[in-house]
Amino acid sequence: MGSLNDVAKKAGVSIATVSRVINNGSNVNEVTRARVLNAIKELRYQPSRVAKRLRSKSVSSNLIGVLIPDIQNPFYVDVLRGIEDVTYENNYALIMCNFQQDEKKEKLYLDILQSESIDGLIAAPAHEKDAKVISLVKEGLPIVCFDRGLQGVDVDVVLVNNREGAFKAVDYLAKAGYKRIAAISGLEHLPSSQLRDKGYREALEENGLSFDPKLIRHGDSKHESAVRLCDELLSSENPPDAIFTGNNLITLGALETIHKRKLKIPEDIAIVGFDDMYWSISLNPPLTAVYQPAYEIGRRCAELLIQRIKDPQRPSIQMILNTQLMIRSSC
Amino acid sequence: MGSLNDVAKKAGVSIATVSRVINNGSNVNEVTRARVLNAIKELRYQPSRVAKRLRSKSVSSNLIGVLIPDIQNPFYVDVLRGIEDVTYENNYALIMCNFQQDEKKEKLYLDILQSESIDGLIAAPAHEKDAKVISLVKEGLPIVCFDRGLQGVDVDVVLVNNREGAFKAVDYLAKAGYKRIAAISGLEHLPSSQLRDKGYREALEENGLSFDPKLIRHGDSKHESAVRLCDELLSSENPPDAIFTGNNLITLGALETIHKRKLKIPEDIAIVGFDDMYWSISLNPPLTAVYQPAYEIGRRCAELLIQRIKDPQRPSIQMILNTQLMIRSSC
DNA sequence: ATTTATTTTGTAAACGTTTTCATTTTTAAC
DNA sequence: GTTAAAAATGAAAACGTTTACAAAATAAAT
Repeated sequence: MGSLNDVAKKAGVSIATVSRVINNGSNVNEVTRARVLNAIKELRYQPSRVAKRLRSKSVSSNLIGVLIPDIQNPFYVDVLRGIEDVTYENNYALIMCNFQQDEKKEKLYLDILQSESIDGLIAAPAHEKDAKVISLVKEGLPIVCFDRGLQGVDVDVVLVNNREGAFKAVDYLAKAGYKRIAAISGLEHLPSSQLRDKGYREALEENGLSFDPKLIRHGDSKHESAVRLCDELLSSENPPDAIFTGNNLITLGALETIHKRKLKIPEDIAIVGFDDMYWSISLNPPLTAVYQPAYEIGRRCAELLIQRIKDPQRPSIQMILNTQLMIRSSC
Repeated sequence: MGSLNDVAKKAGVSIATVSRVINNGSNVNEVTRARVLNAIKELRYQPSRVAKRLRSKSVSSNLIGVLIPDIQNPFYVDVLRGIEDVTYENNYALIMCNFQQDEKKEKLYLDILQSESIDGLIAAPAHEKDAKVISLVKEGLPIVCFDRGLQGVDVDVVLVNNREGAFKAVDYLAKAGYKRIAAISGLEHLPSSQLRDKGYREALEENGLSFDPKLIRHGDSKHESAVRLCDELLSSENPPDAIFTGNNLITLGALETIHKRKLKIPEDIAIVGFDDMYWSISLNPPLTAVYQPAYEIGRRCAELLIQRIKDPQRPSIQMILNTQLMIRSSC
């Protein structure tokens, strides 16, 4: 890989001139510019982003980090797609870290990101008191959080109306006549889980159904635990007639259990899930689900972050997007 | 962020000594080491990976790139997970680029990766003659390809037995008595598509079924085109009684069309897909599919790459993993 | 107590940029 | 043909590391 120096030699000018040609282009003679441009082309020169970033932080080094809890969850993938489209348009490179809901891994990745001198970070932190992310905010790194906020610090956040989304789902179940509505929820410490739980309880109340603590179970937000929890629910002495599942992986886990038991949906057991997928229609049966505008969330995050990188002082924003209940035939 | 210099000052030693403490640790007095370690802790010092990488390429800078054609395809996500687990174990950071089957985007990302001085690259190139990837190989960047090879260069490749996988699927359909077996295939120029097509044709032949060019359609390997192509197939004057779909997104697209038309699977139309998903059992009906060991592919790629980074001279390897037909009830 | 070997430490260059400042060249003004 | 102003260029420092080499301090050997 050639360097500025090589180009400079080839063009018979100093590296400063080459740098000027590449960057602003101000104050450089047309004929030398042509010579330099030519040398660049001949050597197929590409500036080193590493050197650039070392020399002057956040001046066109254009690197932003993304921290994601679970890359196998299509929701986060869609968010990522949204982020990516915006960063691509704006000429940022992306370094993506997936911590698999593992806090140790998260810490490591954050250290790496910091050490890579990223210009900014889009993150769904492990939880609201995530010390490392909070300290990064305090150190002045531009950050946008999504899916989960951060306690006690001033930071941009993009969220979905979790409570309302869950409410709509469970309310729909209740109005459809289901009496014993269970919930398989995600990691209990996550704000999103808590809010979805809240929506669940409010919908029960609203419809005059009593809350039975035995009917709500908390797992790790992933497929396997949902398989097990659904099994427990269905095995209990007084099983539910409907289940509200806290995210898409949980939904798939619950479906797996239901199908293994050869139960009919919705006759034997109804189900509504948080998180819609474009192939929900191809599930057995077509799934009724709460749609979160994941791609949109990603776009918004990226936009907010780029704004903040450009203007670190601008007041922080909390953005709440709405969900939508996609009614199909699983209840 | 503190630098070596800050630590050195605080500990009252030179930066060289600090560097020694951090890295090899050889030849440094116990008491100074303690002093330095202390200063590091107090200042919460973190070495800059950027500076490190600039100074000495591929010496513990530990950054590898991953180039993926479609992050929304669960297959690639699973591969990514495999890669990630190995790189995490080996202390590499990952920079992931998703080019969405867009060659322009791919080129840009490859330039960025090169410019970020990555130590190595794991890629599923846009096609076999991918000029940019080939030139990177020639420049000596350690590379491992998966899903698709590279024409005319010596490079490590991890593949799946595509021909055989497709053969097994279509053979199963034929043996089950289906006579007009269609195929919805992916991008025609991709080696994986070509090999799957080949398996499809061989299985027809093997079972004495004639090949009808009208029954094989090529799309862009994604969901939307499959919706359309499946529709075309089903609308044709002499429609198929079974469909073999070339990857998981195509399968989901085809299922969408079939369900929209309220056709019964497998009575009205049977279907077997390439790519299994853990929730295939929850589809309507439970899907018969060709399983590719995606996670394993990822792990292998990462292992091969790390080996190559350590030993650039070692002869290149082509690794072919086997597929497995998961029989459920869609045919 | 001197010499020699060994361990420990420091100095300075290098990686590839950007950018300030000084210098040279060109242009304009008289 | 001077001089002043403007434009173009270059030299060098800086970013934060690693590392070759030199130097100093310590230990060992005589």
